[in-house]
Amino acid sequence: MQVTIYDIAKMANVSASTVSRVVNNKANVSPKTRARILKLLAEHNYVPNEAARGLVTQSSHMIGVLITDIRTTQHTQGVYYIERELSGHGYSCLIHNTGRDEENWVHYVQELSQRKIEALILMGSIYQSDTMREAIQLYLPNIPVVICNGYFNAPNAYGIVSDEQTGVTDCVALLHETGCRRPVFLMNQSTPSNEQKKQGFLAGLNRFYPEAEPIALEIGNSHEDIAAATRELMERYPDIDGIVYSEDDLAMIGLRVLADLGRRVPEDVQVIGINNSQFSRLSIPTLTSLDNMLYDVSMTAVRHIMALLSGQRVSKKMLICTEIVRRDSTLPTAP
Amino acid sequence: MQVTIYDIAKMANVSASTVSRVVNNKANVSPKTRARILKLLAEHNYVPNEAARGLVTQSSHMIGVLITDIRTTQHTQGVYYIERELSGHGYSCLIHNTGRDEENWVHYVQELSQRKIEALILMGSIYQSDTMREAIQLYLPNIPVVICNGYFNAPNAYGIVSDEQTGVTDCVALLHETGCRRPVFLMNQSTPSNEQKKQGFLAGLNRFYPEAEPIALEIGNSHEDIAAATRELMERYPDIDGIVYSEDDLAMIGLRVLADLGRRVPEDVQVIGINNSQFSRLSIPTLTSLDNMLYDVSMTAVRHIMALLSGQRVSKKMLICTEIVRRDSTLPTAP
DNA sequence: CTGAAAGCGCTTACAG
DNA sequence: CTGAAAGCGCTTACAG
Repeated sequence: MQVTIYDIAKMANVSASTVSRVVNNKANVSPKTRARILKLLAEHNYVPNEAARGLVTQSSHMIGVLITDIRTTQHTQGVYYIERELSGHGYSCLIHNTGRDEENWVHYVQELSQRKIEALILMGSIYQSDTMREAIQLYLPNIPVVICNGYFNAPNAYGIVSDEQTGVTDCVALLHETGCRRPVFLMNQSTPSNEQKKQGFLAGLNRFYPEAEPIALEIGNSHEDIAAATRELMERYPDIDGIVYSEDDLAMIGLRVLADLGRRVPEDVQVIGINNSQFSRLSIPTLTSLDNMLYDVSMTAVRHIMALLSGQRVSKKMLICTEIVRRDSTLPTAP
Repeated sequence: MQVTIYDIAKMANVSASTVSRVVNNKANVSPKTRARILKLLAEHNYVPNEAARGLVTQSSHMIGVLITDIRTTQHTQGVYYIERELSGHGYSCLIHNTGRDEENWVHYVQELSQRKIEALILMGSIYQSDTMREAIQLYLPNIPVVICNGYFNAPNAYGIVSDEQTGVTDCVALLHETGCRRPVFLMNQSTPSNEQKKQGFLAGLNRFYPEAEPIALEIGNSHEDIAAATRELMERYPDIDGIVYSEDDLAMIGLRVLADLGRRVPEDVQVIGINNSQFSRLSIPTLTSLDNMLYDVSMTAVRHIMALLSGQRVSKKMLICTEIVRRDSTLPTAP
């Protein structure tokens, strides 16, 4: 069906070895035969079979990417940059949405192992789990595994982590500076990343609001859950005047609810999100957000992989600093 | 390095053929030897090499997905559903962000051809182009190619198209019903899909506003371009009281600009977006949007592929009806 | 029920 | 500069 190296060899009256040499642009082929073969190759639209090639060279030029849900705003971007970058280096990405259910993860790791991927990228702190670590040790013990925003201890694992904990403490400091009396923290699901943010919030409270009753809640993932939780919270504690949400997406929903409740942002309630997503510029009012540098995390992941694949060493764990981007959902600092 | 079928065969004192039979769960193996081999397989964490397997079975179980930019809100979702569904059927996705520049597309098609993908999904009307059609005919003439929201005529090409043209005409009808005097249409880039929307808008104008000066503009892709275009338009034609944006994302920016200009939505200006994205529920006010059924388009694409791969026939081109979801950015219909 | 053999499409020493 | 041969890890008739 497909034209092979042997077909071309026959037409050119040479051996397959010679054709292989010109396909791979190697030396030791006379200019005339090279030209003749090149012409044939082009005429017949020859395309080498990567599977066959990989079988002998023991390389697939494929890299696995695991993500719970590519629709998650902060991860879509990461996947985009990773794919573009890797593609530029001649690699293809095998991307799987694994869901949050750990049971299913092993299946995907095994599947990627069958395909002989050369490296694995895990997108999200959620993969910082024993299930995943064990699956890796079982099925992919010999290739580099890079975790974006997470880390676990395995000989072939590397972590690049955004320092969200310190970042959220900084958010509390900002609220304090701008006159907020009673800040709270609302997060969707419990992931290692969200727990870090929560710790950062509690540390901030401890430092700037030593006598405050700490309120840090897990409020679910659906639009309805988040809206309801915000509404109930504001009704129960009407004096709340600062909310840090674990993600911009939640904060967007929060802004809507506050508008519906007639609470002005930032005059009555200040709001801070996390991710510095594109939507933080679009909300009304625009959203102050903690930039957790996910772009840098992704890019570093790619750089690590390229380095490891070429035999270099890279640090096992790396921490990237965050930065608050101030917009209209928080008050200016008192002079 | 990796344990092969031959290693297992040696340990079990059988031939590779027999091991292959139990790996593939085929008949003609005595229960005792099967059990013995199964045990060995498990103990050694045997994982078959898909490349080797594919080489002989002439199948890769991989499907290519081409998209200009996975971050585009309406496409992220499509990719998500496609990957999940295909994965459930035992296929892996090779996803590439090709960018909008046609020159680079051929490269990706060739790359996918090397990997011997069994089908190709093109996400977005932009691929409805001669460049792509020719690349397909050259490098992938024998596998099913399904275009989401586009179509071109090739023996192996199938299109699933959202009837956005009629949908936008319906949007104009809605504006007419709700008392809008002067509607305009703003789109970002010129893609076949956007041109269809524009045609739908012009048809609507022609029908409901026969004497209106038709204003349908291409206003660029960046946040700044879109904001500036909306601002200038409102200053130049202050009597505009209805805007249809080619995507919800643009409409979100539009809402911000209108708020900044002190124009009330929907009282002063009605706004309609397209895609019915998650953000249409989050904006202030919530956004009336044309649901172009991209979920159905994606799902149909997968179903088509599965059908074609199992030898069934499917229609070459399919049209899916759209639906307006009314929210707070348009006025209620006068009784 | 089992194994020897050929072959999928390629690359890579090795010999000439 | 060129080709014959072996081998990558698997499956699949075929013979027994």
